Amino acid sequence: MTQTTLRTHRCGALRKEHVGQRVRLGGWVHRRRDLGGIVFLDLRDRDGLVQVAVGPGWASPDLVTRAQTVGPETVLLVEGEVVARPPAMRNAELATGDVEVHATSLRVVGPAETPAIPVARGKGEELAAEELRLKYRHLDLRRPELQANLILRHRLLQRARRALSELDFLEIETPNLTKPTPEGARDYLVPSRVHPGEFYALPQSPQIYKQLLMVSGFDRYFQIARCFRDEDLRYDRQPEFSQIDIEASFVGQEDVLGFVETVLVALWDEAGHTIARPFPRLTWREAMERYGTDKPDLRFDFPITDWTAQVQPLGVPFFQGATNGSRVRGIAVRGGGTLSRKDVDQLAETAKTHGAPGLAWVKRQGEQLSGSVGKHFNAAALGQIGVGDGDVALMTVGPDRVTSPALDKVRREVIRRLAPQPKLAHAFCWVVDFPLFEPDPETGKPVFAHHPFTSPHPEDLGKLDSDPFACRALHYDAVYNGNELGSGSIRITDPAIQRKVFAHLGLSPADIDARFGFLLTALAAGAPPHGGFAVGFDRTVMLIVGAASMRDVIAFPKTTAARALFEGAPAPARPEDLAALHIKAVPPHE
RNA sequence: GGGGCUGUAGCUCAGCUGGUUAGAGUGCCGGUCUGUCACACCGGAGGUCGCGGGUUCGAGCCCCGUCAGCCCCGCCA
Repeated sequence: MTQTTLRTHRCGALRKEHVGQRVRLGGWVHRRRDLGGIVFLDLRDRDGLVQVAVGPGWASPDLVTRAQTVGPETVLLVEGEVVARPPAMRNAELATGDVEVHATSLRVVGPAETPAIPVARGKGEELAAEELRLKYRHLDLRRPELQANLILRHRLLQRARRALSELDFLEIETPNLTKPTPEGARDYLVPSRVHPGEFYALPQSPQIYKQLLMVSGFDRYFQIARCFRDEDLRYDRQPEFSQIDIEASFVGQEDVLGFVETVLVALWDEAGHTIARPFPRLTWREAMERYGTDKPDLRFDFPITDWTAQVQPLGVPFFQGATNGSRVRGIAVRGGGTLSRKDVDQLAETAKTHGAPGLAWVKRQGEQLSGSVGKHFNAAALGQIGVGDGDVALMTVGPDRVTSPALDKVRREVIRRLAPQPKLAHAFCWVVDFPLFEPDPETGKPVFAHHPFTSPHPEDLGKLDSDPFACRALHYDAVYNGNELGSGSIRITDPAIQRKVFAHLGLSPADIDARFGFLLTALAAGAPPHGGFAVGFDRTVMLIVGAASMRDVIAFPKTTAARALFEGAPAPARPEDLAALHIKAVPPHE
């Protein structure tokens, strides 16, 4: 199957069963070992490495001389015989290590200048700086690690398509030149040449299109959708990214969760991992109470507990603020006695940078109690909160919106430092019953926590105006090892409710019709109940391959400043191009 | 928008309290070598210390600014 007019096999595919065959190979010189009379070349392609031997007995003296001069990363066409290596000369570290190719012909078809960054790397050698890896991406992508990542990414894409296709989903493409969205992330804008002063936006997601497809009766849609958001980046956030985007009609939340589980289990299976179904479920409230986050890492225990009642009588000054709306919450760290004073200080620093007033702690070693609030505690009080010999209690005080994120970070940091054995390697869960509103961080007023098409929980419709923060949404997240893989919801299909939600966002009736008239018209044209989901595909691949950054699973990623270092994008536009687009660039002012 | 770390040879890094000619490993070039697999050995070339300014008798090192990469906060419906 890999045979072409120029080659018979891939380098990395050769095995014992090929011994005796004459083969033609094409590949890059990974490394050269020149012993004078005999030259070894490791030839590399996407399947791996094979040793090519050029020596007397099968190669002409001229061929040996030429083999001595080929530089690394040169592209060669090699012809020769596959030969079994003598037992003492096998290389167990190489998949092709039982054989080598005795070259009888060698053609340089792609001469290479000395590479700016090395492709072949010795054991323990550091990678080149990421800036250079991104600048010389064509070289970095030759590294077997990155090749493996992108090859698995391909297989995961195909597997997702197959799984959804088998569930009767239709792959339908939606536009990339679309309309700006009112809320959410900043849009990338694209000027229109034929309509001066008007702009398309690149989609942040195909949200409205997939809902229109449901109204049109396609019933089950999916797409590997490219999405664009002009926001600041992180190791796991790129300005353009891919989602496995799903929408289905005549479904409730259970149906959608089932579809998504099927896809996720298939993806992990493709990577060689067996995942149990159904995934455990937590309500958003449970997740926040027990883990302080809506994406808990369930590989580990160390739950957060409310200790207000147990701690209040002890008269600890640090906790005196624990009144109206404040609680004392903490983590009983089993085996936390091994945390050093420095560790605990750094944990306290973590708590502070995430908004907590500080971190109180008690360490229990036999009858010995120590720590910042150790003198206020006794064994009985510690027993009440589940702190035994060799354990540490870490706690803080404040309203939940302060203590939850701080204790979440403290818990993650404790887990990182103690590195306990995880209960399971792949901890999936669903987080359901998200609130519909969240307080605006500045005004405290209720603002929508999700996109404006998310349906309120039917049981909470009556509380929309009277008690907005108590309203739940039909919104759900898939969480894996403390990472959000994706989210989805059941959508609003009643145009009247949809209008009401837009009005809540502060849109006037005229705004609503201008921006979402086409959606409302569609909803009024006979809309089936529907809902969907979107899996962040790049992040999923990153987690499956264990990459440190999304950049290692994307062929041509952007830097954290959203630049493409290989091609040099973005770049100034030529004045005549701007003129044709009716655009004038204004230099930034201080 | 804010904070932190980093920037010295092609690559990875060292460079003391500010002091003579800025070093190492690797790669590169030349040489020896018929079983290596990060081959080994001998020799050589290679520097805008990110960039600009300042302090100083003297700056890779101190100060200010700036650029780039990475990480964090904000932001990411």
